[in-house]
Amino acid sequence: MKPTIKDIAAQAGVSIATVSRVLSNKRGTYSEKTKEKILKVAKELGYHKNTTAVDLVKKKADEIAVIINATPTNFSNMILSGIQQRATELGQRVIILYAGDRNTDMQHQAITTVMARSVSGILLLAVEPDATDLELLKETRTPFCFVSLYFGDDQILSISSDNKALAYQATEYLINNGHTKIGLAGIDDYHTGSQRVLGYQTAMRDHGLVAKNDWVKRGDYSYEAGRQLLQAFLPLEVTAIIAASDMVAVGLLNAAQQSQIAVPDKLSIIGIDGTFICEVTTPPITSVTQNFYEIGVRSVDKVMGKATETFVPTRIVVRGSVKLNR
Amino acid sequence: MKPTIKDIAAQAGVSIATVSRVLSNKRGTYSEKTKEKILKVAKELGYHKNTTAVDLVKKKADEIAVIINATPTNFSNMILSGIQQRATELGQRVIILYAGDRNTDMQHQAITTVMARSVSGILLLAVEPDATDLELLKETRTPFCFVSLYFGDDQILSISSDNKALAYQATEYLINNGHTKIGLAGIDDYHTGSQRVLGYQTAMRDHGLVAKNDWVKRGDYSYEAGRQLLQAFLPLEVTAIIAASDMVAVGLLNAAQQSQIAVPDKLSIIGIDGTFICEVTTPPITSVTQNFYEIGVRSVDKVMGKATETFVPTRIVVRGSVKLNR
DNA sequence: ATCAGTATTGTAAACGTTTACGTAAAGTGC
DNA sequence: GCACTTTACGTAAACGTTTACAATACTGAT
Repeated sequence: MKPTIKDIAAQAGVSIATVSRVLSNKRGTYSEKTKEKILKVAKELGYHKNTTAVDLVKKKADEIAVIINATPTNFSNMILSGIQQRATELGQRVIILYAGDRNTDMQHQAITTVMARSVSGILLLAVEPDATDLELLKETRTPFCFVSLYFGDDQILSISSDNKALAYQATEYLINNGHTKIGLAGIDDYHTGSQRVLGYQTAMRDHGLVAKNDWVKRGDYSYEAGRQLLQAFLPLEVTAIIAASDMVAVGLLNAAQQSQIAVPDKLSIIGIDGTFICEVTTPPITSVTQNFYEIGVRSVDKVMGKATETFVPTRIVVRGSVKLNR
Repeated sequence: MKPTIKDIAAQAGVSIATVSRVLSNKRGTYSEKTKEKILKVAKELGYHKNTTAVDLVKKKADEIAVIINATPTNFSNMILSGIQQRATELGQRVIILYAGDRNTDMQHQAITTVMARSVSGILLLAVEPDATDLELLKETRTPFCFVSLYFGDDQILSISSDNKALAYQATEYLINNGHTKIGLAGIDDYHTGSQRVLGYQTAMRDHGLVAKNDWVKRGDYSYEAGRQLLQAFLPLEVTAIIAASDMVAVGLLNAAQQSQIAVPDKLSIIGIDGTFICEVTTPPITSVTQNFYEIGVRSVDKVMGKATETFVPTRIVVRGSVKLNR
């Protein structure tokens, strides 16, 4: 049997209350002598505190739950690192639950599971909640925060890049480098996508350019989407394309190379995300890079009630896939 | 306050024992009528079972803990998917703890944290334990299993690809395609690395070839390592290189292309891992592909006491980076 | 020696479940 | 109707902690 504080108490000849006090560092409530003794016995017995019991009596687990889409994106890792890092600093454990791939049932399931333990916060990583989910989440009195997804509803906590600003930034960067015919490839139909279209259009307008409707093409962020979309862009004669993700950018790049279109000389490509993928292609892909690690860090802050900005700034990382002006 | 079974009991006019029985599906111990009533009340009150309390009394959490190296490799996701999938099937939750990057302290910390809750199993994902860790793990009476790491000690549970067989397979594939001067790039100094060297050497010998000592070069599995190692291989005039990871393969490939060495015509490259990276380069990289998802699935089987093979088979996926014989 | 004040310790209840045990009611076969 | 089994439910203990409250032991000043 695993030893408990009872065993330590017996062995050390004190009450369990005393043991508990020294083991949870209630300073000033015990003498140095008994502390030594108890610690010694605890070590001898190979004692480890039973978190379950602690959580029960404290009615609260020092634990942050992360619900994550099963889709293995290559940036979720980085967000998780940030979460983990900050959580550890704040004395919180991290538990992660997969919610399938936009699978409503599993999403429900995950949320319900989380509600069954009294976590201090819930982080939803790239999950689009339906109405029921949202209801469930609100019903818990636990703070929750959407990560890498912004609703435009300030009642609901969230942390992400500012997708409008991000698209604006990318568009402007291309314009500043002499492009006027600019495509936007692979964006989705959700909030993220529409924000990006908005940013793109605004930047074009602000610089006195018109954005043709068929310059923006939908997609699912995948490599395959990128490959296919290149064909669709060919007749449009754009000179630059903003890709909705690094993977889309690589897809465009490879398809372009197969069609003998030189990147960046004939076609410039800028990716969104800035993961390691950008560094390993030839040419490497210029990107507007999201600070995923920081997004992770801030999400913990936010869900733990610390004030932070909702948007984490992005920045352009110049590599080799955009033709520079002069 | 969150409602408890006590509240339900009061509301429904039964004892908490009855409530507990219907809520945990102890069939045949309650009547249909009371079941209906209790379920109705539970729903009205918005009741959710408190897992913490359940775990405490059951002295066991239906929960598998995964301790994972912080290094974001692009395959840990796939292993995690497999773990998650199988765990859900077996009614286990999954909790994940990061252990820093070969950081002894954090590793200890993670193990200790896990010991504090009575999980049903511990999975160690790509962590190299030191002696103390191993001691700690054994001291828990909880089953633990190393994932993607094999010690050569059958006392210790583990699941991984058979690194010796894997290297043998890669080497043989190259030999069958007419190569005789074959390099091995970027392997480590741990068990994994030495197993691969062994497989490589054995395959060479079995086919009557000699493997020169400086044909095998150390590295850290990174893109950068690949880039640098190419230079080292140049004077050796090997016609094919086995890369210790996809990233190393991409590094070799890009460096080769920069040095005007045609892949696969002048130099063949085969990667180990077979992640999506292989598909997005030009040429795409032929790989000996590990079945990471399956590794994840089997690891939970193993740690839950179900019998499974320790090694998960690998297979060659032919893409475009190896010159084919005729 | 006594007292107040403080430092240290002990007692026992509480957290929300599960479950062994007991019992009353209902059903069965004769 | 009887003894017997089965069904349905209640009582209370247990899981391993924390903590309010009470109790005791010390300290130094008188």
